[in-house]
Amino acid sequence: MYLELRHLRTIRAIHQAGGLARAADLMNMTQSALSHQVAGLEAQVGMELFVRRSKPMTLSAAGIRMLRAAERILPEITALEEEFRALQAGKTGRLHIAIQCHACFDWLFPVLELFRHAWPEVDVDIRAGLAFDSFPALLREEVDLVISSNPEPLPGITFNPLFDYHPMFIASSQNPLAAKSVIEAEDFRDQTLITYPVPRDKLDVFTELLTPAKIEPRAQRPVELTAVILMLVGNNRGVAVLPDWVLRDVKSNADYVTRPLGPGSITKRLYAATREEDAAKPYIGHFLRLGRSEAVKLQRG
Amino acid sequence: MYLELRHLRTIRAIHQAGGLARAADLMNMTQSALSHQVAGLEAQVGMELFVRRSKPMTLSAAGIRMLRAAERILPEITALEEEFRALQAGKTGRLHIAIQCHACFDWLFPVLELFRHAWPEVDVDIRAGLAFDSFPALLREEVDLVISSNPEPLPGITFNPLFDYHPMFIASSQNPLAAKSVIEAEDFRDQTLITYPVPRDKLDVFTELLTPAKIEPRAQRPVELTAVILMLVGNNRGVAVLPDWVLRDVKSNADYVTRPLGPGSITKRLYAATREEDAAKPYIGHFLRLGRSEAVKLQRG
DNA sequence: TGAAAACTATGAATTGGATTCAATTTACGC
DNA sequence: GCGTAAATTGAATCCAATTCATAGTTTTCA
Repeated sequence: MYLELRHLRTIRAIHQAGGLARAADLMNMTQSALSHQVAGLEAQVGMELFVRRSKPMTLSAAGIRMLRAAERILPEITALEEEFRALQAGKTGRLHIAIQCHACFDWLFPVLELFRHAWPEVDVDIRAGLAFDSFPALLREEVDLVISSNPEPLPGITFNPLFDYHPMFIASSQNPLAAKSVIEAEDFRDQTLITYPVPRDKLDVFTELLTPAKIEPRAQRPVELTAVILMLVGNNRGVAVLPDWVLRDVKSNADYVTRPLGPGSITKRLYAATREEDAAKPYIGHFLRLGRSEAVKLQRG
Repeated sequence: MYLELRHLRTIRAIHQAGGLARAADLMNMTQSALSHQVAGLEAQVGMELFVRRSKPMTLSAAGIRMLRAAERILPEITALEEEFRALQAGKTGRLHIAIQCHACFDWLFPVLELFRHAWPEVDVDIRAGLAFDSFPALLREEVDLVISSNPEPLPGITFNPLFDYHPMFIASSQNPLAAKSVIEAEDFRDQTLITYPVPRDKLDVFTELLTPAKIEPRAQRPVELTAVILMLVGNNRGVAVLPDWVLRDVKSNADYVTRPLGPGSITKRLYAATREEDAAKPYIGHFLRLGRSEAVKLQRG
């Protein structure tokens, strides 16, 4: 038995129209075509679906069962088609975001909160866990946007700048380095460096400072959550380097000192990477605008 | 956009098999066919459903949406097909019963109770409200069985005898007629006759007695429920004629008298009318057997 | 790195199922 | 009964889905 939607549509049409002839009109076919189709369907299911004793033919008991199924299933198909029409019109879609920088949560959440209200039909999600595999995942459409500060020239991917930030050094005010006004690579030699648990080439402190200077901290301790990092730093269990806007809350806290990295000041830029073909989607553009304006608010504190 | 189940099956198969080539195997088609089909479907919905960048091609964001729909809808189709397979095997079906005689409830309920346990997959229902239109309804497959004591020779309909019964006269023991041992047509002249609210040609008291004798009761009062009829009779608000097995409970009640109708004793036969093509269905046969044996129990009291 | 293997795309040819056409049968209303 | 509307039937037709043959990818593995 090989049912097709055509069959269900036919059943429903004949029932609605109250007869084969009317139904044929309704479906823009000859009534002969419908007759053949019904005959074929009845052969498939092995029983009569219609009663022919009376003239506008009506559904049999078995036919009614199939009608019930049709009336349940066909609206689902219609909904699916409607969904795709909306998808084409750009009102709906998916925005699954991968973040390479753990600190970005702080900035991302308020952005998404705004976004969700503006685009309730768009399916939003944050995917941690693919911190480094994220560009291939973007191409495979496992995610639709990657927050990254390490743009790589990749075919099919656009990097949209979001905002600039400064990686800042933070330590306990008890730490000897608190005496210095600018922190340089050398200063890390006898420090425990607390970082997010990601490869070094995704960590600003290494890419911008330690790796070029070929300097190794005394120890490196991977910690998942920003709040925990700050707690450990506050207890002088280590030092860290974080984006300036993450540190806005602790800047005024006497337990901590924040210092620029030197010798020259370091500036990094955060990007939202998207597939080129998604650039046209209206909600993608809106997300980028929201992201930029939210960053301004954050940096004002 | 004109979706067909074929498309949903394809989407699902490609996802399950993890690629076009495997899916083609799975569906017993060439991989070329699937490629064409997917291309056609994508043209229909106006967007890419698969990502081709990586080699075993995978679903795109839009493709995943369609997959979700497929995974919801296809099982419903399978269930429908399964239902029809069972229907063909005769394990399932429909038994909607029309009753011409109101009194039959008493007999029918216990029968249906037994039946339901034996054939849980059969959809059982009692349809009152088409007391006279019931044979056309049977032919139109609005019902599948009609309980009737008035067989008419109709093409396509079989009358299966169930059991014989005697229409019995019942009155209050206060009623003057209680003195008579046999009730004849004449006796109704100055009585209020309580009957079910159906045409006279469906009422035994008329078809068998009053109409042939051209006698009219003083008044006729239609009442829906058997219990109410008995109550009214008990209060001597009228007399009634009911099947003997309905009266088994009140026979031993001193408030009532029951009498045979005369001059000769009247015997009627109850039939279950079915469509000829349904005769082969196993559950129909079983219902008839149950009905007959239940009648025996009823008449024993 | 290069070659084989695996996978998908494409165009032309083919097939088969769905549709139409034309003619016939069947039911219903007057 | 007769005319009309409705459904069936079989042959012819058409179109869309499939196959065949081939080419163009990407991946894998030596």
